[in-house]
Amino acid sequence: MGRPTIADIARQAGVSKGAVSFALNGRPGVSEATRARILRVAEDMNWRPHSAARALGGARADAVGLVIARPARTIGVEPFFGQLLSGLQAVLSASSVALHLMVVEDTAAEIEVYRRWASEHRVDGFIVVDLQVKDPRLPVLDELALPAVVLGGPGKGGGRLRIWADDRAAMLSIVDYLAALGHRRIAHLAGLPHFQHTQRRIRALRDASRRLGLEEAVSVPTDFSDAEGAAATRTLLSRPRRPTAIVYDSDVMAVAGLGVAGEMGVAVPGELSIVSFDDSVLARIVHPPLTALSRDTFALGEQVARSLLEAVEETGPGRDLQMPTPRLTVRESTSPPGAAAPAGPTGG
Amino acid sequence: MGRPTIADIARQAGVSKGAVSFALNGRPGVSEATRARILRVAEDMNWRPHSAARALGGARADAVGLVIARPARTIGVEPFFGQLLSGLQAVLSASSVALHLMVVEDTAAEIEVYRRWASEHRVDGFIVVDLQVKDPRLPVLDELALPAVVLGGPGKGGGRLRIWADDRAAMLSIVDYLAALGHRRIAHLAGLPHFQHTQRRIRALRDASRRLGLEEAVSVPTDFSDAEGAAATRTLLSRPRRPTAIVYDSDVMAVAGLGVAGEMGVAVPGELSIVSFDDSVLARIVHPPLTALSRDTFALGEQVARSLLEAVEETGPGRDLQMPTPRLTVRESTSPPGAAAPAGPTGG
DNA sequence: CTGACTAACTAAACCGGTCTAGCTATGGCA
DNA sequence: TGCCATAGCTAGACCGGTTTAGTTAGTCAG
Repeated sequence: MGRPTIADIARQAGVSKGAVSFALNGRPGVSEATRARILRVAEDMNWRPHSAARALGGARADAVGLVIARPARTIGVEPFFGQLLSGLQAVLSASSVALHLMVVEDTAAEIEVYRRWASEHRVDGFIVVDLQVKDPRLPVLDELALPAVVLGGPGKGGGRLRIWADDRAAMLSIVDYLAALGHRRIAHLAGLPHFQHTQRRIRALRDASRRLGLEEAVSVPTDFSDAEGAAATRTLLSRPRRPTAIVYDSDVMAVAGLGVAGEMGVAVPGELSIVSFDDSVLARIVHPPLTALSRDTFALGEQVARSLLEAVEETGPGRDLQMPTPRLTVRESTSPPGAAAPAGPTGG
Repeated sequence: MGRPTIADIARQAGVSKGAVSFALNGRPGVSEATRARILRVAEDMNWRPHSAARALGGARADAVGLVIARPARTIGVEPFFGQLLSGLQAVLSASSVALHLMVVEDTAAEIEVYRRWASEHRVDGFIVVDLQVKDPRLPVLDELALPAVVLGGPGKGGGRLRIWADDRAAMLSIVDYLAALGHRRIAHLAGLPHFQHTQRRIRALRDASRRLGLEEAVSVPTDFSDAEGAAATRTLLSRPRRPTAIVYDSDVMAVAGLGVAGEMGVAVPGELSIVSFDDSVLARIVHPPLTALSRDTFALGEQVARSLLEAVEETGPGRDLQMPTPRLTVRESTSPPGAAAPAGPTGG
């Protein structure tokens, strides 16, 4: 005989299928004595629910979906996704909710997967990343009427939850710090320009620059890859009046930039200060270790998972949520411009 | 009305449910004309199969499972898992097979998840990583009688497929290369000692050392973390007769080691050559870029997914498979011992 | 012209649960 | 004593597909 079903248990315990279902799900309809007997039999027969049968009856799928529209190799490269996955897992595993993961080529394919998984009843909700400026995924999610947690800036509403960190405040804190050190020419290697957070960071830099009266503050868009990070750094450092500090939107780019500086004989932090918008082992283990914005991506993942589970179960407030503003962790890749050693201030 | 069902289509097309099922699944039992009509109606109504209903009938779950028993933060740190995931996805997405991912604390929990997912019909097969020396998961997988692809050395059999790269040959190629450069004292920062590949690498180093008559070849077990990588490197470099070359089992540790060398004023590669057993962006973007074993983990993931799908569909040979032996990519972190510059050989 | 055979299709069982309507026995209360 | 409420349980419909057994009509050979 294959796997035992509730019919088997019912026969064994001398009750009906319905009674078994009541007993196993802890709902009224059976006496405590009968319930105990049924549970014992189920235990003895090593019974497990058949998830498909449950789902067919309209119950939860006990799974949530995460679809990432980036080149497949990206998640292997970006520590961000790994960290996020880890955080998600920490919470989801505890609730025995599985994660359906899929990496697709573009946003159109992503939307198609949302449609399919929703109509196939495969998942109870979605996690949406890489929020775009006019995001075509949001109307689809509204239409599908499944809970979704969107990672990205505060939005005008819709049925979805949003969780975000204050990119603007974060960028301002970086610029304030660099300006306080004496930097007047700051460059910014930004991410993909159609992402909302990219735009917010660019705007924040421009505003801060104006307020502080900086000599120069330029944002260069990239695709987040180490290759573009290196190339853009090389271009910036080749200019006659090169920036004295560069802010990188990802740590992969920052480390690539550090490598380029080394190659070109530009001392870090003596002649060039480097700040990464993303902190991970990467930023810690290179030499010199990078000053970086410590966003706790793991905690972010945990929070996203928690919020999504609450939305699925319709418990909890279901309110948008702002993560704590990331704090700048100062390491050895920043110093006053023109300083010979990390600690000794020279110019103003 | 909610999502359309095949009953709706049947009514609309004026046929029975069965006919619709035949038509939609491309099996005989309906004329071409009727099939075309049914397909049109299904298209018009935007019908999608309900995965739970399908699974209930005993069909595929169209999902495979990957359970990783490591601290949740690990997958965010190890580029290996990200790469593997990417490769898996590339193939799985193409076949519209989802990946059920779960990160658990230990092997016992991992086994429990296998049992649950199998009995709940959640997945059609498993991907097993981190093969251990006497692996308690293998008998369980045999018992569950689901296809599984095991990532790790050639084994004595069982019903599962195995895919592995030749760690031994890889380690030998590294040692041969270092010995040819003139190194006589080589250290090896190994991974977790109960993993099969760790043991194979340690043995290979010992054998090669004996064959080549090296002065010293020591393997130090670690937990793969950057912290232990750094600590062990510091210990090794503090010894009176320190190694002239260190082989690291992961690139995270290698980069951490590189940082320690920098701190301690040990020139790389002048006074210390560094080789990483794992190649990723990480190895490329640090300075100097690391000589590393280029295992194409992405391709490995693709192959694993392909093999698993074949096993699930019972097509294909179902034979164990050896991946191409990884090749050493020589970059700038290795040179003859005592050389001042990367290129100039000095001693012998 | 008839019987055998097959293509095309229908009706209904089935997968393993959930859930509702209904039945029975019991106890409480007037 | 009679009536009703209720706890405890059963029977069976139901979810949305797949699959099998059975029916009908048409083709072909003899």
